[in-house]
Amino acid sequence: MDQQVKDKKTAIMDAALKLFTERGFHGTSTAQISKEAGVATGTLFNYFPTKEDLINSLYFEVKGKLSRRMGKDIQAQSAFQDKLKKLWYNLIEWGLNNQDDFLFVGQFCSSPYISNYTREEVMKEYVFLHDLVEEGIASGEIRDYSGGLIIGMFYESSRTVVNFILSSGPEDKNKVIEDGFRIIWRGLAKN
Amino acid sequence: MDQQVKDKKTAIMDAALKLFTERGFHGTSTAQISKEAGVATGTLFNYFPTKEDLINSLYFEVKGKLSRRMGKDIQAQSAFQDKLKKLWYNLIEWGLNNQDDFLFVGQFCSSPYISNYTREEVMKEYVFLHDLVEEGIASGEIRDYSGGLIIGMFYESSRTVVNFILSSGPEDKNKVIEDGFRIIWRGLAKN
DNA sequence: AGCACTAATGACTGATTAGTCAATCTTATA
DNA sequence: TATAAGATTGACTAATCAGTCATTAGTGCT
Repeated sequence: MDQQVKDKKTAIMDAALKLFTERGFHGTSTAQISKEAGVATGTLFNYFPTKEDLINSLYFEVKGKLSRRMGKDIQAQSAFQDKLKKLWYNLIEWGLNNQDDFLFVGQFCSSPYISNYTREEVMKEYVFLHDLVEEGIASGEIRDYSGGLIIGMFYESSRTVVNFILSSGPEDKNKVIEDGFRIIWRGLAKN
Repeated sequence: MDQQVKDKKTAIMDAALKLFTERGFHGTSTAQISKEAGVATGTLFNYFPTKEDLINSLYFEVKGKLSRRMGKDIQAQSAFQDKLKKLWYNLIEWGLNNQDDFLFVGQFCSSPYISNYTREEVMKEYVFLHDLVEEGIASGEIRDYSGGLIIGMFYESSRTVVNFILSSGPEDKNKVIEDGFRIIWRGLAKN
């Protein structure tokens, strides 16, 4: 697959990501995606056999990118609180710097167009989170709540902060990010 | 508007709520909604001039019901922590006992089909939350974070807990609900 | 230049869409 | 029972949909 080809495929995915997020899956026609990407309608179907294949590919790619960004430099931190703080900043940074991706994930993470296969493949990249939480519980730094609950609360808190920053105007971004971490850390920490 | 009429309108709204949630707005045809509701396609358009009017009516009604449930018996509590706890249980109970409504709100609260007018009308019923938060900050029981951030974190935490309970199998429901409150309370409380 | 192969095209199709409307049915009142 | 007003119907339409495929354009090799 040379550069030309990759460009067209990428253009289609970029256009689809933007339009799906703005107008929904069924609200976006393949003709609109092709037009926005600057290719013919037939070209889209060369790369993605169906519209559902297209959104599954998008989901796989975006969620994969997120998992890699999330985990970046975590292990470079020694203290557990610093690991969690690094995770927090990674999540927020990803959301603020990749708004299309952020909104896409929010809208389609529990949508019926994403196949169970795609969902399971993506899930594999997130197991490290459970290990991290177990580490914190074992060392006594966070309280012994259900791992799934802790991960859910942490992740959704980061999404709340990003959404709040994106929708609120002139508030101090960095203060909101720090306050958000204080809230979730105090909520989970033992002391 | 007699009982008969109300029944048809209600049947249409119930069917639409269920189908929109399951298949999305554009993924659900007006013909499907009519069939599910047991009425003719024309009847739907007697009550709702367009498909968008239908989803806006749904949003208005469901969000209105939520705001009334949320605020129920709050003022009967004297301690601030009890008010917040009552709010928490109201939210969780609503989510668990009205799953269609819960999922509908999750999917369409930031969707482009809901008009700004509808959104603003609905927002009016939620101002009491800001007063409540101000009360807690003023009395020194919760920390002085941005009101919008506090409300967002609290609300999304409740959604996380409901989602976690709905998706996780045999875990102890009541423990999860209590743990969830502990997390958000410790996160916000001053001591 | 000539050949072989793949990428790209867009006119086309059968199916489906939101919304209409003339005709029919229901109900309330007298 | 007779009448009028409003509620209900579903066949219908113009527009749009996802996906196809015969044709054309582009590329690399000899």
